[in-house]
Amino acid sequence: MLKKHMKKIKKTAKSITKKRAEVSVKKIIQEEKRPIPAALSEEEEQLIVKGPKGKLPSLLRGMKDVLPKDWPHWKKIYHTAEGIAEAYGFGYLETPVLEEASLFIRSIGRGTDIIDKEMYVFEDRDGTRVGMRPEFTAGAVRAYISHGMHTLPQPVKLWSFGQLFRHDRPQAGRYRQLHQFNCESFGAHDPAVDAELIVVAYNFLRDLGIETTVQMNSIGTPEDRQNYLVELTGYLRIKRSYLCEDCKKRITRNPLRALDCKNESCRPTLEEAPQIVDWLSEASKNYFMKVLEFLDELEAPYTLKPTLVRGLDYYTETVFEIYEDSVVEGQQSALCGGGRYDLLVGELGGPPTPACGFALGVERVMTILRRKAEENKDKVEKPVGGVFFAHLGEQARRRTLKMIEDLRRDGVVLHHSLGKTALKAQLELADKFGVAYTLILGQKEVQDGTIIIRDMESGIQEIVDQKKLKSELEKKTRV
RNA sequence: GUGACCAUAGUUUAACGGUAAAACUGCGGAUUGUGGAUCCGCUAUCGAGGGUUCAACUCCCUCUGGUCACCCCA
Repeated sequence: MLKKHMKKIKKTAKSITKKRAEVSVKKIIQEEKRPIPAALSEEEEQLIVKGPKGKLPSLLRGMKDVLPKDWPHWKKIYHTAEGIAEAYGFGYLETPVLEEASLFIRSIGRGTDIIDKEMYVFEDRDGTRVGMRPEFTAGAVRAYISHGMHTLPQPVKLWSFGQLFRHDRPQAGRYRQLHQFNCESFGAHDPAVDAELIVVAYNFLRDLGIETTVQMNSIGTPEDRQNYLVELTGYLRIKRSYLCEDCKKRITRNPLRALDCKNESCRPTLEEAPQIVDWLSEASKNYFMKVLEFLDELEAPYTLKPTLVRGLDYYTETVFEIYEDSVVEGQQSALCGGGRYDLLVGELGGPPTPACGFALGVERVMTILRRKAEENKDKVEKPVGGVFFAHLGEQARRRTLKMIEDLRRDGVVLHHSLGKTALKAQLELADKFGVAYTLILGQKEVQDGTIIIRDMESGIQEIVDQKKLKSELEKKTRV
């Protein structure tokens, strides 16, 4: 009885908040029509200036700060990406975060979740519909076209690294602002190009100490796929009663996805479903075989996965994903995805240009690196090194920055704290930094032109001439 | 977008229907030129809003956020 009552209350409350939401949406729409900048009411202005009562500024949902402790990982990932991309002859391309919304809609396709549910779209102050990039390929294609890169020697190989935005529900390894390492290769319809890209992604992960397996499939030409889709949909319709609820929905929405269903009860039915390989044209089949031969040659481990389809409209022929070997839990283990898109450049108004590319999720790699660092934490000794500069007295304090600057020019990087005056506090800090040596500059030393070098482990101190400091430090830190 | 669990100092975690306890960290100090030890002090409008109650951090609802799974993707 009580339960029933509560349910009712819940329902009413829900409908009220819904109505409220509708009202506020209406309000926003009305406001959008106002000339920009829109005039705010006194109340709204106050809300912006003072903030909602009692609310601290907070991170937007699904956004993440990169903190100093994470930076070494980021640096490592970026440098590894840079190193490998350039070794394979890719040129760096940086496109804007904002593009015309239609660019993304046309290339990724209506009906995909990325476009229909996740893209950040808004009207610019001059009325342009702009979108924040949810992936790199569209922008890269646009750049290829707008800079006439088809006149360069083909293939044109480009790599990018940066932020992408998708309004998804945050989850493990999934954020609304995410980073990808992206490579594209334009202008060559050649199995070697596909293989090269896969190897770049694979080696990138291997260089970071991540063992992976590549999953390969071919989805043929759009015609192949269309024919297959008709066949598959027909099959699923007949077997409808054997499928789970999700799969029933997928029949009309995205039949290819049904093949991937994790529901045990669907398994037998789906295993007997027609496979796309049998619907590929001879040319597509041959092309795919050649890609695989290259991979054999390159000794990149791969498996064939007939159910692999990709969620973006533009793919043709080769598609692939890369998964970490060790952990299988969760569905966030796909580190990289990509494939060939031979029609996209032409469809967006450029010269017909075959192309292939991949995108690699940096946050997912980060998760793995952090996990590995955690596992090895006890094994790795904290590296001892570095030098701290301590000062004593006003005169010394004034000299500190200058001396630090001189030493920096000589390639000696120091920790220091000008804010702390007590020597004790400074030594405490030096200890926390875990430095091997501390330089101490006091009143007396300033006058004598000397400085104290303190060995932090033994506590032994020696006084040296400031002029000999550099060579003295070099001698010590080298050992 | 759907569902489950969660929300107390910077961090990790307690307790209780009657105005919060500890550890670690941070800052300050234990007679003013010497750290790693010890001791002392400071630091929480108990995520926001509302309701039940004489009284709520503790019970209920809504919102927000987090985590995880689905969906989807990297």
